[in-house]
Amino acid sequence: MSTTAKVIEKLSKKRLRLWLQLLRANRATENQLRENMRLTFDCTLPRFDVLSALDRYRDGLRMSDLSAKLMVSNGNVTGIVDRLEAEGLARRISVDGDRRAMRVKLTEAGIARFAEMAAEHETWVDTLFATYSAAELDTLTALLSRLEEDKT
Amino acid sequence: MSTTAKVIEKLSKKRLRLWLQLLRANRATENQLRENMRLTFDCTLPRFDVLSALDRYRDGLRMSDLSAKLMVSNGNVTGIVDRLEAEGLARRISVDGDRRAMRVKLTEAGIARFAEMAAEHETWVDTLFATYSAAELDTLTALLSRLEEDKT
DNA sequence: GCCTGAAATTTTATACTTGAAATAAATTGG
DNA sequence: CCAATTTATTTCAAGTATAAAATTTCAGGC
Repeated sequence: MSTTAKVIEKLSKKRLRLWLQLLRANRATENQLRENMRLTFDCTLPRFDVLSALDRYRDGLRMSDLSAKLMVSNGNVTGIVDRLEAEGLARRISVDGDRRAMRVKLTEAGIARFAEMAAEHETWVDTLFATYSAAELDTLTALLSRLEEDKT
Repeated sequence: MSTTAKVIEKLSKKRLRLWLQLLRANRATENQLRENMRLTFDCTLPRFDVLSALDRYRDGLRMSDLSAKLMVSNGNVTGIVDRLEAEGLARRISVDGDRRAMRVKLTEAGIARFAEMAAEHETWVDTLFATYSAAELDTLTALLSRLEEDKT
């Protein structure tokens, strides 16, 4: 085998190794956060994610904006918002000028509930990511941000 | 606010930012791979993950080893292995000496099928992670591996 | 041998997730 | 204007995921 081929093969292996490591890191973190969220607030991660997005956009978000931001399917968001509405944490408001669309907003209860959860959540993340220095955090964040581009 | 408090606050923000970025990177990658896997092989990611683990351990794996390696629940693996068995790609073999346990192995068809998928999968990963140099791949892998430790 | 507790797996209930189909409303080109 | 297309959302079926309960088996002490 040529030297060039060997280098390409090695790169390929490194890429695969990184992908598996990324998967493991994500799973380990999610598993911890899920358990904390369940035990402390009787809440799931998907619900927390939706609340988090809605908290950031207090004017509300269209269903499709929500699913785009969370990178999940439309049908998925429908179900989660249904449950959040049933819990009184969010509500759908019709958009005037477009009767197809729905704007989802946090209720007052939703805002308050999210505030409690976010505070605790931050301490959990602090613990889970305590291993990294400020410089390492920046490095990782910058490197990972390169993966978001559309490869279609 | 004191200088120390500000630094802590900043670190906390950086950690949160990293976690969100990690989540996005993982989701973007999984979404791409899922679509490729579905269109090319009519296969899901969880099935591919199980096949991958079984291919690595040709002697077979206990159900609980499988769920530990994949970092998912036992019940989850039961369902996926059920479907892989139905497709003729894997089979359960009773472990002699312990009638509670089951060893899951790839069938010949499973080995062959996985080989095809793995080859394509590698090219997809090559594309998705093409943005990184060898050094960056190593850096990222090393940094991410620190997240796996148990924080209980 | 029998009992107690631990271990391996499955089952169950509930929730999440996707892709595709369905619905309904807006937009556009002729 | 109006048929055709596109857009926003929901519905649906199938699959994935968890936590907790249930089964079955094992292992140790008595």
